Amino acid sequence: MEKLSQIHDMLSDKNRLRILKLLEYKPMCVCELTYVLGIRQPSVSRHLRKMKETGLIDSRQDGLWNEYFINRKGDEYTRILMGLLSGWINEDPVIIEDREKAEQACREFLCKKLTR
Amino acid sequence: MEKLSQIHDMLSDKNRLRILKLLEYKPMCVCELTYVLGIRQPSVSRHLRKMKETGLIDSRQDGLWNEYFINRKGDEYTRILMGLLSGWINEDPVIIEDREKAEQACREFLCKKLTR
DNA sequence: CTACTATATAGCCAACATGCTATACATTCA
DNA sequence: TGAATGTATAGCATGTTGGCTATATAGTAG
Repeated sequence: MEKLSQIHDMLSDKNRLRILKLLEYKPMCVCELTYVLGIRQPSVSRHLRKMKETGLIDSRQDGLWNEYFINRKGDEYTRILMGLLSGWINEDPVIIEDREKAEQACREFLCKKLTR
Repeated sequence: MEKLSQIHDMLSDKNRLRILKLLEYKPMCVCELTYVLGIRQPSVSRHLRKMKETGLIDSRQDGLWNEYFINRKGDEYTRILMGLLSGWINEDPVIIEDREKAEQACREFLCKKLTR
């Protein structure tokens, strides 16, 4: 029950939902996510840490960048709920706009400029 | 996104999960739920109100009693997530114990005695 | 090494959630 | 009608959350 409750908690925050819908689309680094979400970088980092701890996402270091991506090897709850999520809220205006912004987001230009 | 986030929020609280797993089993009134959960009646009532507002459950008046039950006519998110839930955490010790307690819970005897 | 920069962490604060008690409301029955 | 009783609501206290700023950490490049 604890685990299931934790996963639902992760999925109950709108910014975390936005992050997951973005990562569904492509792996992204912190500065790109920060740019798209429009909140401060430490807030993004904290969301990411929580979701990683809960097993929803994972990360891989790429030089200075830290790239986050959906964890496809999570437990059953996670895999099923994330699977459902991928078919949901794709028409939400916020999600659509986020993805458009993510298209433009090029980390080489973003960083140094927009995240601080 | 708002709605989905709300539903996940409802599913992220352990006492609400317990209530849902109990109602899955059979409709129950507030005093029975209060007895099984072991928290105070007003706390139970508030959980129930929230879940009803979100569309997860519904209620029907039965004399003095107010009987709550799973709402089978919710939106797509709700129906699917509740459907999944019914196959999950059935082996959880807390859920098993709750259901055993619910078996014994007879509202005619419970009320007057245990809820206040 | 030093400067730079992407990310993580620490710590603050305001909002919210959830337990509680006290009390109001609503229904039933003598 | 008035007492009893099941449930709802109001209001309080405490803990958690999620934003923020400031700062530490870690990797890269000159």
